[in-house]
Amino acid sequence: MILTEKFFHRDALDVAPELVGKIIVRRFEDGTELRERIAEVEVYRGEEDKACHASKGRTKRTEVLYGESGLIYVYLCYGMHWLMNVITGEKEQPQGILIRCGEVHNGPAKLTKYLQIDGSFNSTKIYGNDKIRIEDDGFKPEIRTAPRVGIDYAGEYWRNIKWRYIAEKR
DNA sequence: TTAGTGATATCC
DNA sequence: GATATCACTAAA
Repeated sequence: MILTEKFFHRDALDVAPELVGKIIVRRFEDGTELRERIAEVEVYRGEEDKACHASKGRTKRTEVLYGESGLIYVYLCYGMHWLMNVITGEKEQPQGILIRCGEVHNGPAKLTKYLQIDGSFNSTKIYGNDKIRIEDDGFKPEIRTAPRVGIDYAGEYWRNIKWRYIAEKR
């Protein structure tokens, strides 16, 4: 089953634990497909979240975060790494879920590199196109939570909040 | 632990 | 126009 707007049109904190275990499918023009199961995600939610890019308000860069659910937010980090988020929740409400790693490729930039996702995907939809989609094959991993990574600048509260969702290994 | 890398935001 | 910052990775 392919996930559409309905799946993402809920609060990021409700979507995130369900997104873990789903499969990203990347389709190329020659018909080949790459598949990778999502093993870890992080929630960035609201202007009050100091770690969220939208915490500094609405700008050209963060505009997509305020957009409709099911959009992809891709941005370049440290000049060489593309990071991929999926937008969730209501329009005008900045929230997104960072795809942090897959079962095979650990690390958000490794995943986008493998799936060949770059800035051209920014502000496009994760459903209803022939390049990228997310599938549900019914697999439901056990989830544990942990603080988010790489946001030491966000202050003690936001640094420690457990908005990282990880598929438990067995 | 540190270098590499460039878009973005924020300050002149 | 200039500068500081950054949701990372690979190499050492």
